[in-house]
Amino acid sequence: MSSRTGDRGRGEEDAPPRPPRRRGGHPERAKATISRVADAAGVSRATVSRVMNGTSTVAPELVARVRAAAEALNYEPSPVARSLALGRTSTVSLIVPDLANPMFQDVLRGLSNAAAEEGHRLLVAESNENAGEEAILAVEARRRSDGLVLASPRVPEEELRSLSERLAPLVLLNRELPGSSVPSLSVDYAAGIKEIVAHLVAFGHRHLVYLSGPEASTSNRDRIAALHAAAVLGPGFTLTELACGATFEDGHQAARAAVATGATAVVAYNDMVAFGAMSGLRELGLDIPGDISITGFDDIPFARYTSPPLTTASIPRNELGRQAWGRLWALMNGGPVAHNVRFQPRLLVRDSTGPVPDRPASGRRRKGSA
Amino acid sequence: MSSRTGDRGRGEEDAPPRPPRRRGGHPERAKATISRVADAAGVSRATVSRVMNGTSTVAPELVARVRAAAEALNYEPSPVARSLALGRTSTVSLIVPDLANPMFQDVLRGLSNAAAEEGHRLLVAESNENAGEEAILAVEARRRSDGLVLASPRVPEEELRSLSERLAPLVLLNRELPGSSVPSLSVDYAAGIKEIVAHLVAFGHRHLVYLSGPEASTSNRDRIAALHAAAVLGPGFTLTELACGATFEDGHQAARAAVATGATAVVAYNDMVAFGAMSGLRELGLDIPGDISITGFDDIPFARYTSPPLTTASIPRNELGRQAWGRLWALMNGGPVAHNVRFQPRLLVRDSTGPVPDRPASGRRRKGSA
DNA sequence: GCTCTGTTAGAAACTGGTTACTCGCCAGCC
DNA sequence: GGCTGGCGAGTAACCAGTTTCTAACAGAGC
Repeated sequence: MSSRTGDRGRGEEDAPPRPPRRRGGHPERAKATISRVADAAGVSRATVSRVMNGTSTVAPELVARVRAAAEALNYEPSPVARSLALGRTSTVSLIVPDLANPMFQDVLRGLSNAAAEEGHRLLVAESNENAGEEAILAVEARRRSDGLVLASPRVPEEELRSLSERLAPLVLLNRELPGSSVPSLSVDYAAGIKEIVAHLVAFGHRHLVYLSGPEASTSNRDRIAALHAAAVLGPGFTLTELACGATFEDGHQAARAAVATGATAVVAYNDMVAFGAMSGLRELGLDIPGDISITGFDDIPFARYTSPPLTTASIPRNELGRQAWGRLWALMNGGPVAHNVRFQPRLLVRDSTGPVPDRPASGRRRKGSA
Repeated sequence: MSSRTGDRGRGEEDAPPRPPRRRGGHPERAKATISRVADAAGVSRATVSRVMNGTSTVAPELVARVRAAAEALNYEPSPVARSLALGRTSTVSLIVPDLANPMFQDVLRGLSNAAAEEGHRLLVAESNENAGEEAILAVEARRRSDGLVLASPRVPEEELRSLSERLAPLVLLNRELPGSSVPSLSVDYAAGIKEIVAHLVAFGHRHLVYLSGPEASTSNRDRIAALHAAAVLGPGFTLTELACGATFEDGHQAARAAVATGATAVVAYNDMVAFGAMSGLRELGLDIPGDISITGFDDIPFARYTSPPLTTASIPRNELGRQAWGRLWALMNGGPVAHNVRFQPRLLVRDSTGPVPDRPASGRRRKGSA
């Protein structure tokens, strides 16, 4: 009485009954498939599918039989097969340059949470600040999912532009692609830097040193441009730029060189660099902000808990992730996509900045050999 | 001259030539499929597949034709279709209770990096410390991938045990499943706590307050057990347990209550709680470690950069992720799986702990109204 | 009672790949 | 010269679902 659908046995008597090859490996549990359930319930695969998806109307009795069979076999539809048939994976991808950076960790979290609310999963990949790898990863990750978020991509503009079509639906974070229709969420780093500089200038600082971020970071270029713009404004204003990086260690190593510039205030690429520099400055016997002021960027959670708490510009990291999801979701549904947004950083004045010291902070003062 | 394989057109003249329905939505780019490439190169799909995978030998001339066609069409095999056909996704999943916790962020990073080295991607999900959600997520995530890592799962033992078969290949972090064959990597929290207590006792502390972690955390239970074991050893030794949590805020809020216990040292569930508590204690006018000592657990990157730097127990977070991959990889390949490991935390004595103060640290001292 | 219509569920095509079989062809050997 | 062996490539089954098309059947209307 089996209503076995004919797709499988290619003639049950004339063909050699080649033993069913098992795929999985592992124990002998025959994995429940839709065919097995259909057989058990005495219906066709189509009907099982309809019951599982609640689409179309199926006679109550059949529904019951199918549900019972599914239950008994512990059946759960294969997401992979559904993905193929439906042409969507219910997954989106995120690519970040550096998973160790709290900024990206929070973006990840925001995106993951927002996507989860809509029943989507998140695939994560790290490009290790490597533009070449990033491009490859992006294409691959995109094909495994329904959409892609590129956070602070390091890919050159030209390449990004030519890639953008293959990557759609695509959302960019901290990177704009002028003239394209790719939605972009970014932080107005220039505005943040301007506020930071104004704050330092108000404290009397005239010589700033900037601990620069990764070469390929466009947001680093934004910061530098804003600093230079500020530099030409004031009379007797000096700006020194120091190649640094994006990590604790980078900041820590740059401390000595920063002091050597004679600057009275350090503007760090981000909070992590600022922490590293702060630690290095203290090891050199300097008091913060007594001898030298320092600012960060991002307002990562730890910024308010260090001592002194760090003066920094706050950006809505989590919100960047959430809104990235919003844009992606809109794109995926062909709906209207909200226009680009530039989040305005909020200056948080804490205790790592203060008035310029009376005498230049070039030597060690407090600790160490007096 | 097309060697069109017959699987598609069900008779090219007798059937109504139903227009090919387009799926994707988006622009008019006909997505390159293996069939299209096969047609363009004038070979069968099988041959294209063989060329793409480099398996079996194909005549050089055909290889060239196929490569050229693939190039021209910008063809890239569909990972989803390959996953279905091959029965593997080249993806593994990680489920963590809380993405905001640096501990899990580092595990994520270690796992992601290690998996990437073997060409695998990572699917991430967060259970929000919710055991029910965790179980559902685990099953779903597992089905989308080839293996699963459960970090500090909050699922009750009974349920985890019954689920473990469906989740295999499965690796547990910070959770053991006695009697099962599920590999487990954990941290010997008890040993770490023992070291911390010994360190504090050596400084003369006799009254400790423990800021307790999440209810469902088994590693929290391990810590508590170790504390109690230590408590019965010493004479005149007092241990107070305070329900707290796992976050900054939890620690911050617990500061006042911690001081009220009259303890001379605070043992925090983890570094984040310790930071929160430190911040709160300072707001109460207390000097650390002058008035009160405090310890953390995990040695997250910031621990050495706060001031005072935090005395804590270091655990190899990244390594947990990497080794989890190692176990998973072994399981997936049916190879022998290395035995379970309990990482021994390393006590890092920094400046947040010191000798017990002469008089009890119950009031404000340094700052505030003198 | 017969036709028309609407509902239900099965058959089969389809998603885009991989791979076990098989067949044709050419070289080597007896 | 015929048989065999090996190699290369096409055929078709298969992965596990979804969905269009269609056949069967029941009820309504004439």
